Parts: sequence; structure tokens; C-alpha cells
Amino acid sequence: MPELPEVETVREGLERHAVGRTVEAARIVHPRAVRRDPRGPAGFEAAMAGRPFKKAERRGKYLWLTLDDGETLLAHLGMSGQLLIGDPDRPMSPHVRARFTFTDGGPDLRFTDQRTFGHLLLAPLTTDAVATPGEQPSPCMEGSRPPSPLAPGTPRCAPDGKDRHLIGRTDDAASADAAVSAGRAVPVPIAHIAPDPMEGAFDAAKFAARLRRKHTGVKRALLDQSLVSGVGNIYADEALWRAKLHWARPTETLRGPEVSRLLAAVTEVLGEALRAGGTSFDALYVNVNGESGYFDRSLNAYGREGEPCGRCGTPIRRDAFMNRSSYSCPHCQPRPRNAHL
DNA sequence: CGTCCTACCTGGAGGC
DNA sequence: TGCCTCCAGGTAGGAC
Repeated sequence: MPELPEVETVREGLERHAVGRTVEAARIVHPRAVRRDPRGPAGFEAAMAGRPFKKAERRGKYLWLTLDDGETLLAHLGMSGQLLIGDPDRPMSPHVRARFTFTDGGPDLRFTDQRTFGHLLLAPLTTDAVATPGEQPSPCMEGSRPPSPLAPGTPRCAPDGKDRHLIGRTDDAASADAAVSAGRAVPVPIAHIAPDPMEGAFDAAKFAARLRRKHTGVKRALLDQSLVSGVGNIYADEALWRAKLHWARPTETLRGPEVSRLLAAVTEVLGEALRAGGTSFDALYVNVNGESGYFDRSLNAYGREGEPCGRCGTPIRRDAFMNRSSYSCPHCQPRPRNAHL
């Protein structure tokens, strides 16, 4: 499945092959692909026509293309999503959910997704009151509204600009905690997502403080995208293995050095995966094949039930966790007595 | 409000 | 061979 490194590879591909081009037409082949867009398929198609792709950005596993008027085309690849650029005349695969053609008549962009967990939507950018110098302030600047843009009745930054000024950062420090990060504008629907550990806006001290304030198991916390984004089941297990922490360890009992170890492990695991997964792809293909080279070589815990731990040789254990699996070393990561299951 | 649980979806694997 | 069940995963939104 596309993890953070694959999403970054896709972002780079889009930067290379889609940025600087203008959409001629968008076609939604499967309505579920835009289920989070309040415009619906027809409205989405209409709103995308003639829009330029100016920039390709990413936070965690979300990526977006910046359009004009402070709007973005936001994408999540879910479990099986791909964004492919290629010859516009090639046959349509059965899993194509959306297609974009360009005014230059060149390669088209297709969103394919077998399991349809992924989605696309048009969304305005939030802006931070303390935007970084040099960054263009978007029109959506004033007002103070919590980041729940898709709730029914919530005004959004509409393409016609009518309620554009209702969207912006919230000044409520508590709810803005994760939402607005050091000068970075992000699409409104993901304003509640915390920065991922690979971006400059990530605040290690804040992460540590918020983590220790929680009352849950440490793996649940790692998967909580409002605490830290970009960590999924695989990297959570890998980071916990490195940090020698059991997945059910109560967050409120974590000591300072353990939190530091954990964050270092998360950063290392993601960094290595990025370096391994962000490899080249050929000129007309935005690569997401779901297989990072990293997965084959470097997993120490995930998916390795019964195989010896790379540190101590004890067979890796698999536990049921949140309707899925957790892998850990019974020796290096002993279950705490007061586990948060 | 913080935490927890479930629906969503499809195709591949394995059981019988 | 074929059908059935299970499993994988991230997220939103509702329950508590």
C-alpha cells in the first residue's frame, strides 16, 4: 500500500509531470472517488476545468496540487490508490476512478484505486496568521473558525469567492494545536492533521508533551494523525521495535528518554523508507506500485511472525490489535503489566 | 472533550 | 474445481 515514501514519490512525479500544466477536463469515473467533496462528481468536474497545477505538496500520506485562487486538489491514496501519468490514448484500466486531461494535449493523469479507500477533493488552503516570509497570503485569511470545513452547513472557501473569507486559521490555541503549524498553509480538510516528522513544521517538544498527556497505548497514539501524521501500522511496529517499546505501553507512563527514543526511531524508520522508496521512475509514469524496496529488505518486525528477532533471535509475535495486527519481539518489547489494550 | 469502535471496499489466500 | 470466509489497511464519524 502507499505509505509515506510512496506518497512522496508520487508527489515528486506530479511535480515533474503535472505542475505547470492546466487541466482541460476532469472526468469522475466512479463517484466514490470524490465522496468527500461536497460538490459531487459533476460539480467537481466543472470546478476542475481550466485550473492550473502550480505546486505539489505533501503532509503525511496526503498530497495536494495547488491550483489558483487558494484552492487545492487534495488526494489520499488509501490502500491501493495510484496516480498515473501516461499516453492519453492508452486503454482505461477497470480501476480508473478519475481522469484529468490537459490543455497541452500531453500525457493525462489517472487516479486508479482497486479498493476505493482513496479519494480526491477540491479544497481551499488554510492560512496561518504568522505565515512564513515570502509566502503568498491566500485570500482565505480572516475569520476564526475551527477546522471542520466539510461539516454540513459549515461555510467553505467556495470557488466563486463568496464565503472565502470565512475560512482561516482558528485563534483558539488549544484546537489549533495540531491544525496550524509554523507558517504552512494546508488544505482545510487536513488542518487537523499534525505535521509528519519529516517536515520542518514538526515540533518534537510539542509531540512529546502531547504524547505524555494522552491516556492510551503508545501504538494507538502513533497512529493518531492529529498527534503525528504519516505513521501507519507498518512504521508504527517498526519504530516500536527499534525503540524497544511494547505497543500497549500506556503513554502516560512513558519517561522522557523513552519518548526521545521513540521519536528518533520513528524519524529514522521514515527517513530510511524515504531514501529507499524515493527512487527513480521513468519519464511518463508517476510511480506508485505499492512496493517500496524498503519493505523487502528492512522490516524487523512487521509481517515477520515466527521469524527470529534481528536483535535477540526470539521469534516475533503477532497480536490482534484494532481489528488488525501488531508485530513485536516478546523479549525486546515485553508487555507492560498495565497495558492499554 | 478524550478515547474507542466500526463501516467502508475488494481481491488474494487458504480451508473445505 | 469452486465457493466461502478471512484478512489487509487509513480515516471519518458516531458512541460512550
